[in-house]
Amino acid sequence: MHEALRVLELGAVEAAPALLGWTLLAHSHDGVTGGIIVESEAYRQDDPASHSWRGRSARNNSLFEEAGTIYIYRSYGLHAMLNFSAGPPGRGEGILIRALEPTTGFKEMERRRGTDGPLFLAKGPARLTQALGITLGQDGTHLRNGRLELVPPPKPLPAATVLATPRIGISKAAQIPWRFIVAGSPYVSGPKRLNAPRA
DNA sequence: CGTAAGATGAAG
DNA sequence: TTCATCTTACGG
Repeated sequence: MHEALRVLELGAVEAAPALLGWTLLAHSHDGVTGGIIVESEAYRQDDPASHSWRGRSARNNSLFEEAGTIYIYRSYGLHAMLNFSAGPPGRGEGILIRALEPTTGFKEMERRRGTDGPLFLAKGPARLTQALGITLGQDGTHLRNGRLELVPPPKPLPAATVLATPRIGISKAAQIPWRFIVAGSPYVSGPKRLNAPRA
């Protein structure tokens, strides 16, 4: 787990692409669920699209805690989004984990999500948290408590398979290419698209 | 205070 | 394309 913290301490823009290929595991009394991270986004305080843009508040406080602090936020009144704080404390940087290629605990993830097949278990930030049983109650906790675990890949992903693209679902500064995906992965979220290199 | 706008998903 | 659903931040 120390290895994950070292990556997160680098800052959001550096760590978001570096986390592709890592396995995210969620431990609970219902077993272990998780998969390989195939999509992430970086947010910084000097970024109009970031929740930390207007400064620290009760809601976004976790983003300003030390790297590895878990920031969970309710989207559209009903969905939970999973982020890891990054960079030095007080900087308000975070990484949104947007999609996984499921590898572990299929049965439990399908139970939590309903009858969806593997392709849709964790394709998108809200589906991901639902499949892993992640709730707002975990906001402000830290990777060190072991409830969530980041396992490094056996070998780093080849650089050519990591693509930077515009971010999704935001209206401000969406053009900043801080969304990172594994090229060609069918588990990446978003409208049907060719995962071809683009700007 | 009132209210509009979200880092979305379902349907597929 | 619409709708569900609700907290937060901002305008008055």
